[in-house]
Amino acid sequence: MTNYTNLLKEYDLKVTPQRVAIVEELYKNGHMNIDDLYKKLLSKFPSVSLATIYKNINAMIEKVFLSEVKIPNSKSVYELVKTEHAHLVCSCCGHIEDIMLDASSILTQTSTLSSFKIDSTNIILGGLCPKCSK
Amino acid sequence: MTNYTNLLKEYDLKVTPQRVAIVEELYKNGHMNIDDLYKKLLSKFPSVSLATIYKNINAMIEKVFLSEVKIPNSKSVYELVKTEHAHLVCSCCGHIEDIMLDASSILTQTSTLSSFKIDSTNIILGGLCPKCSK
DNA sequence: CTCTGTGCAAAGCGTTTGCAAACGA
DNA sequence: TCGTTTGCAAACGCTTTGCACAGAG
Repeated sequence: MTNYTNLLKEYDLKVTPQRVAIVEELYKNGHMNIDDLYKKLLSKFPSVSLATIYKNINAMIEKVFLSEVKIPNSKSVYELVKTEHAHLVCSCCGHIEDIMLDASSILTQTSTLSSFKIDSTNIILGGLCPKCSK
Repeated sequence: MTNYTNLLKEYDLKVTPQRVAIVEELYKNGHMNIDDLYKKLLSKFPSVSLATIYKNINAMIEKVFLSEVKIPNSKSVYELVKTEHAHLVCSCCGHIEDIMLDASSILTQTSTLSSFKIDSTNIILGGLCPKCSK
């Protein structure tokens, strides 16, 4: 069982019920946009404000605890920082899945074709998830 | 020499001086954000309005003549639609370059690891461009 | 001539900020 | 207790809309 409180402390973030709830939701759901998060938090804290969500998301991004994923033709989602991975995005239902891909082929090609020194990869693959492709 | 007028006609877009200028700038610069475009157009049409830029960008996206590229930690840029390619983004100066990569390795891995039916790839590699890495 | 595009100003919407009160350490 | 966070409301910035006039076909 994951201890959200200690997770926050490790990243120098004061522990508040709202923050714990944000981390818990992101941990359970993997990726969420601002509205999804707000709706989830509202059910636990009827008086939570959108400003609190924004302030916390930004604080967590600052601490490199959270990261924003910009999805083509859709809203950004947020996720807990973990080892580098790609995203699969369903163009039908919006479902997002993580996938661990070996990007070495991409990086090798890039180093032969260009003089850029690459240090981060951002790969988003779009298509239909198993449910929607039926 | 590229004929911007005919290019617009092919995509069922009425030819106006402002539209020609937008296409010309994007053709010459490859990728531009809204502000860059606005500044460039202002020098040709001192009374051009930001609303016109937005309306035209949206009309061109609708016709699948232009596409938006969402860059991590930065503003979106727009580019003329062409064959699929990846982007190299300099984290220092913001310079963006196109690169033709063979994504087959990525797609093969995805098909063995997941049941998603992928139909679009979005690859953005971050790092330092040749100038900034000196 | 008709319909679409332009420029302006206003409206809209998501995000950020300032502040007093509440809360965490 | 002291400094940080919360919730509210106002402010902000980017994008869209409505409208009258100009321009394209």
